[in-house]
Amino acid sequence: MAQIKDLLQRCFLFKGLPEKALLDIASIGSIKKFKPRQTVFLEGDPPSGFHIVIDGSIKIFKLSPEGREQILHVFGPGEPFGEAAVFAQARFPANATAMKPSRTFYIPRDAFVRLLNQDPSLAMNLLAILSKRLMNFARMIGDLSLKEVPGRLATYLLILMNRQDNSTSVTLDMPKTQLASLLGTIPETLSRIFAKMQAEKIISVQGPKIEILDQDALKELSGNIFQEGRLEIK
Amino acid sequence: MAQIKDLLQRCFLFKGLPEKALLDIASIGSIKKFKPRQTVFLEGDPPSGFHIVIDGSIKIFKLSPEGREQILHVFGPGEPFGEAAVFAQARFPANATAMKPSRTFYIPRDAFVRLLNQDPSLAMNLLAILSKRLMNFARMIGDLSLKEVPGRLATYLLILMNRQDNSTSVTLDMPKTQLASLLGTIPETLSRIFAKMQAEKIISVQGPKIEILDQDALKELSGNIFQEGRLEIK
DNA sequence: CGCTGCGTTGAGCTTCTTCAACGATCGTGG
DNA sequence: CCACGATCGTTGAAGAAGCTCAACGCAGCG
Repeated sequence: MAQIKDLLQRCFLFKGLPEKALLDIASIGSIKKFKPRQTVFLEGDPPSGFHIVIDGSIKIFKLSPEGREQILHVFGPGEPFGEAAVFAQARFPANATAMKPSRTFYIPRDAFVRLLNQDPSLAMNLLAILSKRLMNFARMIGDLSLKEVPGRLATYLLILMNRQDNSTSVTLDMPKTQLASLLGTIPETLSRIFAKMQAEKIISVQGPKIEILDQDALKELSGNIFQEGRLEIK
Repeated sequence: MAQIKDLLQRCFLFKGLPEKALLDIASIGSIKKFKPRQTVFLEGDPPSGFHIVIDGSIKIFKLSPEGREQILHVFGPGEPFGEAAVFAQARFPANATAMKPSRTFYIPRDAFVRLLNQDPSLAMNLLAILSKRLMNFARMIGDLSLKEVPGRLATYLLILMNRQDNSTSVTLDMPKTQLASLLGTIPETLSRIFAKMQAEKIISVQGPKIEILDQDALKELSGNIFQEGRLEIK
């Protein structure tokens, strides 16, 4: 119980909450375990609560009737998911499955709503989280519609670089097949583009390790969003 | 001032707020007028506040370096926009311009945050709004990535039909050029698809008026999301 | 009247997907 | 321990979807 409290304490969602509230939450929720590829919920399911990732990673994705997959988001430790459906009082708009062995902390709907009314800072944290997510989706829609795959990959690599300490050597945080799905394309296309970028000496690929050789070329492809110091993704 | 209060009262955002709070807000904000095509804010601008549409309509959109446009959202009377950037403490992720002669009620950032802390129901309303918007974006990402243009158009027509009293005769709420931009394509392509659907006797087009002749065909194209039971995937 | 924005159509081309095949890796059950 | 299946990644060839470019009709409006 105390461990759970510590866990919750490290989540942005609960920042600024009093000890008592955290213990409350810890006692209300429960831990769930998922094997890789195990589904957490399906599109259309009615949400009875939401999850916070403890460890592992959970992908949120849509499927086309033909079975193609578009990843909307990949959540890691400390991040909540499924909350939006709770507040919108709607069904889950997408599927969620574990990408690795994962554990989540599950919080039932009603209990959480009760807490929300008691603790204003919880609502404020939630507003910030949803807003950031909304802005991330806005970027994604723009990318999907306005950029070609090389541009989306370039953007992704730059974001990754940013997350990984700005090193010119980055490591993909998921299999290339999944990355394809996140970028709105298929593994074959992604593979060809990796090959092309390598041929053009923009990057160098060794398995999941990517050396960034020509950062400017990436920025160019990505549409200069990193050019003017208005980087603020995630 | 009293008129403004009445206006605010009709917004979902302020549902459940006491009179006093509404008058407060009314006194804090100001009315802004926009001519068609006039810009409200640009991508990258720092948000000093947000707007609520009084009348007219405002489109939120992204531009590619080559100048192609992707509409993210069109907001009508009573709807707030630009709030997400306020809470995410980030710059506007997209542009906003008026599509018709429009007026908005502008609320400065700080004043609103103050109100937010006072009135819990305001935060809850906001959570509901952001959540719905998030789910809408999720749908949009899926559509853009997983459906071809005819499928997206079909989905749009079904949504429109739903909004317009389920009549089989619907009226487009924006020029076809703008619709193309909302559906993630260009006017030429949209025009061809309208023509094709008409040839196939699925719809009949007279200017902005669309007769829906074969609803089932639309549902089929749209991926069955409107079919009673929900989509089944294995 | 001429301008401007909207809508449509045609021709050619680019990008991406589909389909197929194949090599590599890895975990597991026989 | 090895063989097998599953997943992952790559490559080639062909085809489809949609974009670009260009031209033109049409309506509204100063």
